[in-house]
Amino acid sequence: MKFEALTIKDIAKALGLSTSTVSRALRDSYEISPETKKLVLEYAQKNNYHPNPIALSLKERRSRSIGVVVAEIANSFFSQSINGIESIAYNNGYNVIISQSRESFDRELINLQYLTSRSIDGLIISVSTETNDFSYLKELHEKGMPIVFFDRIVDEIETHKVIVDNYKGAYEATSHLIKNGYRHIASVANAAYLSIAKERLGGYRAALADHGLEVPEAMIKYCHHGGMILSEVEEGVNELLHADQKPDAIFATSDKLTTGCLRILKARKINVPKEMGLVGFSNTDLTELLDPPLTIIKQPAFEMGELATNLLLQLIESKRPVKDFETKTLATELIVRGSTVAKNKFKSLA
Amino acid sequence: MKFEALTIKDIAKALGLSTSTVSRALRDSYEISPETKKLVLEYAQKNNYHPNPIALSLKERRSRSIGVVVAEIANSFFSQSINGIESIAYNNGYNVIISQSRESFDRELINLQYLTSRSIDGLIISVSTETNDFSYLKELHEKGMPIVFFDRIVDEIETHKVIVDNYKGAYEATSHLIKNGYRHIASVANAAYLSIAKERLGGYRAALADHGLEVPEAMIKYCHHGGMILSEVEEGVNELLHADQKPDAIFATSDKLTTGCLRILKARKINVPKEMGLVGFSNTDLTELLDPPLTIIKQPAFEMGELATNLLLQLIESKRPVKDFETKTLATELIVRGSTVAKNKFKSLA
DNA sequence: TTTATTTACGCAATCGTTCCCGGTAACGAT
DNA sequence: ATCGTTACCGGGAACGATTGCGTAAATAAA
Repeated sequence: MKFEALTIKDIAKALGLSTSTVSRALRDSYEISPETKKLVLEYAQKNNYHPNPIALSLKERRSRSIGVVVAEIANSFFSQSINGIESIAYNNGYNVIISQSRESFDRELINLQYLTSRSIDGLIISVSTETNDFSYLKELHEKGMPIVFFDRIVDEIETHKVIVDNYKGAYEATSHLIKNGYRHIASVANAAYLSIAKERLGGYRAALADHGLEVPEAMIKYCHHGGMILSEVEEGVNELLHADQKPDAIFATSDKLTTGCLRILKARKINVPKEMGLVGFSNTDLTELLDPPLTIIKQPAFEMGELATNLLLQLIESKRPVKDFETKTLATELIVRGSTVAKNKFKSLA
Repeated sequence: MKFEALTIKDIAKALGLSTSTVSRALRDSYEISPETKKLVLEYAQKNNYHPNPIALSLKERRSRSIGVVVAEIANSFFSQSINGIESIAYNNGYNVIISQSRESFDRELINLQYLTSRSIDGLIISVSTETNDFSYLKELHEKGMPIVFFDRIVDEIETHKVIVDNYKGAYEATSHLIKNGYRHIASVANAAYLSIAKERLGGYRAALADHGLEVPEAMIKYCHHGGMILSEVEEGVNELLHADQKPDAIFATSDKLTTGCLRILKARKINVPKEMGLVGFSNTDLTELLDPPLTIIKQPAFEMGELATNLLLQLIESKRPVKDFETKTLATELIVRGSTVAKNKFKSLA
């Protein structure tokens, strides 16, 4: 059971040296003679010595681990982001502790407390769709915890942030719908206070306005659980379908909402794209195999994860408090597929 | 930057007590008077004291963290399993360090070494599709590291294991194909030495044999990267399509392979299910929205993760070396959808 | 030869916590 | 008055590693 590891003390005893000498020999200090070094190094090698990371952490007052909080890992965008995060973290000798908020503020708070109690060196977070109270994060930040936000950021907290150009992505997607003949474009969105919702709806509204279409505020359905609960999406779509002016297309602001809409529409036997166009943010690599293949706005999730981690490590390893924070904005990609191209119905209108 | 936490020493100094007394008061020891306890507890509460987990780990020689190795987290089966793992681990005060092999033996080895160097208390692993050298795992196991295998297990190492009845799942799926009129059933499988491949192909072969069909060994295509590289699947499917006896259905043995086959077949404009039936193991919740909706064999991933973690914690926290190991086998679920039902073509034949 | 300098190593403190030893009162029993 | 208990608390070692400082011996400079 015990799994007794070799310690520096064991080596010292075996070789008749002091622990300090062994430690210094292993770190290749100049004060140790080449012969002693060789002796120690060979012994360590042969007996497979590895420094105890916990003892090191205690001594150096750092755990070499970073905390990550996302909505859920079973979500392509986040799992891809995590891939990026891990690749950088591991290369720098950090390990990653992942936790999921499942779009719940309470769970996010619990996870945050858990992570900090595990003494992480830094935090990468994309807040839950429910989160509009940032006091805990603020407190953490003020206490000196290095934090990097990505995707769903918090404007009020000044630190590094990594996002995509949500406004532009949404603008392009909405414009695309309009160009394809759709005129009554609804939106199924996350909670209104969420950064991505604000930005994406901003692009959506601007595109409509720029094309001379009115912005139908009643046609924006907010899902406070971000699609985690399908019934919420169902309700939203239902209301849209029974509105006075039934929409002919939907713009969904996140992965779960996009596929959620498709699910509901198919259950209602509503033809996409003929009766209803559908475009949304998504990173699922199955979207092209769906029926119909989905037009999506894709985020460079992996790169975002990499970038966020690099920024975080920079923060962690900086000697003096960082004051100069930056917000990195990457580009989205609009991938046009069948769900927004209703040739027969709209070709003449366009 | 520093994030100075309150220590037991600080409390001792502030209250004019010794560290031992404070420690004991916090742990509610009988040797401390109620008044002192109250004093300490209140001070700790008010100043938000939290024991330093790293110091505890060093003292107790346990990190309260467990390592998890899977092929990739951006895979529904694994992300669902991880959800199960985390739910149990967190409830027991353990944190989870996840790493991905990406179906590569080398990466798996590196991750394993990394995890053990981070002094994890135990390991939950589903080996990569490339792994057929278990010496490192064996060594780890012999040194006393608690290990639980799930999904892709290693027969030669005696410890707890959590799997599904792969044989039965494959048998049912294949039988289902036969019942629906398919007669020339090929298989796209993982590497032959992988436990799940062996078991699933076993069920596949048995079903064919039991229905008086010959087992076409040439029609089993092995993908050593488990679908991580699409070209590999493409090659396999290609060979099947150009075989003397072209198959009329494919049984795929894992998530990536199942969707990979669909991807290739669609690219080749082969009609599923009419020209080619398709069934496979998968846990993606998008399968019903695919074109065509996929018939799948689903695993209780979340439960498997929960179970594996409970077994691991049992192993970790057991006082004496455990000798009685068990293999838990859960049931799969066959979900029939459009990809295996070619009414027009086969109804008459069946 | 004496002194200064270098070389090579050990001692002990430190990180935060627990816990094995003690130790000191107070009190009752002898 | 002496002893044994009990209740309560502190000292200090330990967990594994690093590191400032001290110091012996060896060498160089005077």
